[in-house]
Amino acid sequence: MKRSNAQRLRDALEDDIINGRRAPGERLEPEALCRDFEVSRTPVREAIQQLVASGLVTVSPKKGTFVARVGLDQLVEMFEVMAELEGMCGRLAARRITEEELDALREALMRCEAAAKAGDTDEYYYENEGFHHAIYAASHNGFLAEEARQLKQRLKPYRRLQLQVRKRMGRSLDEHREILAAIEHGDAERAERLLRAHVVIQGERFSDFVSSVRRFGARLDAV
Amino acid sequence: MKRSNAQRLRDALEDDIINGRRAPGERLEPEALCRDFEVSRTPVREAIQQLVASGLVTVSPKKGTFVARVGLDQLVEMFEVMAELEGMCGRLAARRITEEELDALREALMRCEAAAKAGDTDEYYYENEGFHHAIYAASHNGFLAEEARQLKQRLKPYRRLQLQVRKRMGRSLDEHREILAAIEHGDAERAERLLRAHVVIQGERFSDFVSSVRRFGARLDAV
DNA sequence: AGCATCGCTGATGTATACATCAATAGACCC
DNA sequence: GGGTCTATTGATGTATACATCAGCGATGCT
Repeated sequence: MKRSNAQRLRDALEDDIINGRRAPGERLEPEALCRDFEVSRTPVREAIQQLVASGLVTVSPKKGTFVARVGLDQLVEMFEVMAELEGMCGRLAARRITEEELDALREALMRCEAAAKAGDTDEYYYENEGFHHAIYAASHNGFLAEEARQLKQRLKPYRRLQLQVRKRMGRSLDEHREILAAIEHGDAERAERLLRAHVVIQGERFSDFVSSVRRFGARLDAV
Repeated sequence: MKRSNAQRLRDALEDDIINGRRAPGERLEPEALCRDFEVSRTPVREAIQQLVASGLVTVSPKKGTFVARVGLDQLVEMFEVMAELEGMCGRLAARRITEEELDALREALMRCEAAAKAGDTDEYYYENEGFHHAIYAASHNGFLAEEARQLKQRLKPYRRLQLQVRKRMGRSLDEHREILAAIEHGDAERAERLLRAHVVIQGERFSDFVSSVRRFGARLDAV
């Protein structure tokens, strides 16, 4: 399928932002984008509007457009909602998952284990995503899955901090095993609770996370 | 503040769709909009793109643009998520609400009671919304409140069916009273449960709702 | 020197012309 | 007669020119 320039531009920018190649707070210059992508202002404008709609970019009228920089308070709010959505996916998945989906989930977990054993953080990060997406799909609620996916995208620039917390990878893997077990047993309540807790924003991890973000934020302010 | 033509057009269309003046499935003709609003295709295009992003409108390439018509299955999915968000708002509100917010919530309930006593369905619908928004605000999670508000908007074309179910208004009011009581007592779990159930998609009401939608859908197919 | 006003400049919004693509229908070939 | 190829057409995407507006700085007045 042939994608429009606006779409390609949108995807490229989104990817840049999500993967940290453009940091929160960074200025986006429409003219530079016009040159780099060899298109006129129209598709650039369109792409930026879409990014604004999805919350990844903000525009200050007559000031410029910037990669969205969410305050710590809003970040906490977003993680709070993310935890709820994850929990809901888990609850529904525990009730509704099919055998095929269960197999897929087990495989996703195995890939996580392989990445963890290899000590490959980036790979683990990627496979971790696969595991969660498998749960989203198993919720048999496409709308929920899409909402969860979108919010996760939006949090991605900050989530990569999570796994850098020491020993996070090993703990995450243990939690994955527990989550899988709960879903296998059809224990909806337990799956929900585990997945909620799995989002690193609760309990004693919270302060670790906040300090991570604070450091990250400080670095960004210097940009 | 001076709003752009695209924004005004977007708001006008959104309002039309949400309030049923443009029914799901109806065709939106860009040229007609250009004439009616006396603008060129650019702002019309922009407005439509925004509506697509918010899910109220869909475009079939080379076929035309239409008011989004969500299938029954997707509608159920969306209500399932709505129930979760409402419940979450209630849970957080029960824990975090301030005295001022509690007063506002009590007043919102009183306005609902007044509208119900007057038998004014439209007014009740409006005040009902006020009650729920008061709970959103009391959750002290602005992001959650905004997500809930948006999803509610998106469901509005279908939600107006709910209250038309016989006796729904009286039951809704009773539930509001219970919800308020739970929040007043800081009973988070109960507030969550009540608000979840309050969204008409569960239990025995579900089939009533489905048949409402089916009738509505049938009428739409005839358009 | 401080303040206000004027005008410049760059950002934003809009109109319009143009390019491109896909669906449809018609004609031509088999 | 049917299928396929193609030409037309309308919808969509893009470029560019133009209009408008707010911010900001310079200049002049008090």
